[in-house]
Amino acid sequence: MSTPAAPAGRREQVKLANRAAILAAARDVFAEQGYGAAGIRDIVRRTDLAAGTFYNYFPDKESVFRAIVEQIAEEIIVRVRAARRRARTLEQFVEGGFRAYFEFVSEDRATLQLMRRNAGAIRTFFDEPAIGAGTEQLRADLRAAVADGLAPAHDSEYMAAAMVGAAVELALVMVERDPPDVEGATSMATGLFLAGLERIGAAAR
Amino acid sequence: MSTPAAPAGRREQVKLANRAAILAAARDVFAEQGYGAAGIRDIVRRTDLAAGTFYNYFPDKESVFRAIVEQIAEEIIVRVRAARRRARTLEQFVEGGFRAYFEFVSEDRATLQLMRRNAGAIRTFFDEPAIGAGTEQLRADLRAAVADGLAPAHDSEYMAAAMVGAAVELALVMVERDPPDVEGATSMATGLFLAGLERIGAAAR
DNA sequence: GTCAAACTTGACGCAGGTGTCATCTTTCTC
DNA sequence: GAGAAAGATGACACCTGCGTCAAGTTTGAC
Repeated sequence: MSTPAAPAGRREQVKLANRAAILAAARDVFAEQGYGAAGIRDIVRRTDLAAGTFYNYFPDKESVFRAIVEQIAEEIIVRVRAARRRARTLEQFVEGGFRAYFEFVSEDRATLQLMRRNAGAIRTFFDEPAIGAGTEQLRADLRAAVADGLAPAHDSEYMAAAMVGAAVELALVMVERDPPDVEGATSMATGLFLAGLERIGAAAR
Repeated sequence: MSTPAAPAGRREQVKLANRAAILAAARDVFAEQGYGAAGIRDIVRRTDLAAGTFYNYFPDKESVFRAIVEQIAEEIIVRVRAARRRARTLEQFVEGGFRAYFEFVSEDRATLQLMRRNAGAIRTFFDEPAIGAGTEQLRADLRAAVADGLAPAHDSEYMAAAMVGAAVELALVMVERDPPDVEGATSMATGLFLAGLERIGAAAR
């Protein structure tokens, strides 16, 4: 009945578990109450840890928040990037990116709620990139696509903003449908931006 | 040197001015600190009123916040609606709506900051409509456009979400340009969604 | 089995925010 | 211009949340 195996030292394991527990609790609390209204105690309360323990893992509220957001941003960027790198056509580029994002979101609603509730706080802490690092990333990818002859020349700053904004709002609607309608959201987004880009291409010719 | 005229009773005027002062101060505070982190005292401090006076005008923080957001939503809805009602073609419909919104935003940055910083709080208080009442309104207008034969049939819920999301993000980028690039943002948004709607129309045929 | 080191615990003092209310000031009425 | 009513004021009592730290507990080394 004892714990089966201890890959690393017991101590090490507990520390990892505690850190993870704090992060998970914090994510839920921020999603429900919003960054400003949330307190350290609210986070700790969802954990079987004591208040003081929190401070062995993070110096303050802002740090946990940053850690969470960075983790999420990393995940999204990796997934979306991978999808876009596989693209050989403009359609694949657009479609792959949206689908990767919508899939991520549909798998992890708690995270979507967090982003939705704290879009403002995220922006003020990481304020260069509009929403997380996503927009900046997309902008770079768009420029690369233009350079590769995949997409026509366009204002990549505006285009990235429009795509991210549309994706975020679409995701919110998408997860309300039961089951989450990844297919529909992807095709709406793809149709829109593909048509838009093609029109720009046609106008430039 | 006395005050020139007193259209209504003095008392009445002061009350109106105080209410307006509180609303203006609150708007700035919420824009800077976010709803959760803001306190009544932060608001009152930007005013030449005493703390207790606040409670003669609003029972609590949530009430001021609601009053502000309702006022803004009202303004936007009126303007955008008017523009759309004038539309005789699909292009006018799309272009007019975006332009009205971008113009409003470029005139009143404090309000944009407020919306940007508190998108989450707005959604939780008024949670039916995604961002204020704007999305619901747009959705109704889109359905009317379809009924009038102006636009092809489409998923108006997704379309409205995409348009609102794109508009919000575009506005944020737009106001960073100097001078605010209403023209560019309008033409990007219009081009995108017009192309998208036309594509849907072509596919349906 | 023993012991030092690492970690956890929760009570504590402190800081700041909330809503109230007795008191003072201004406005309106006659 | 005197009196009454409306409203503004800010000090007060209360509450909640923060970060710390002395004491207790667990772990791993020998």
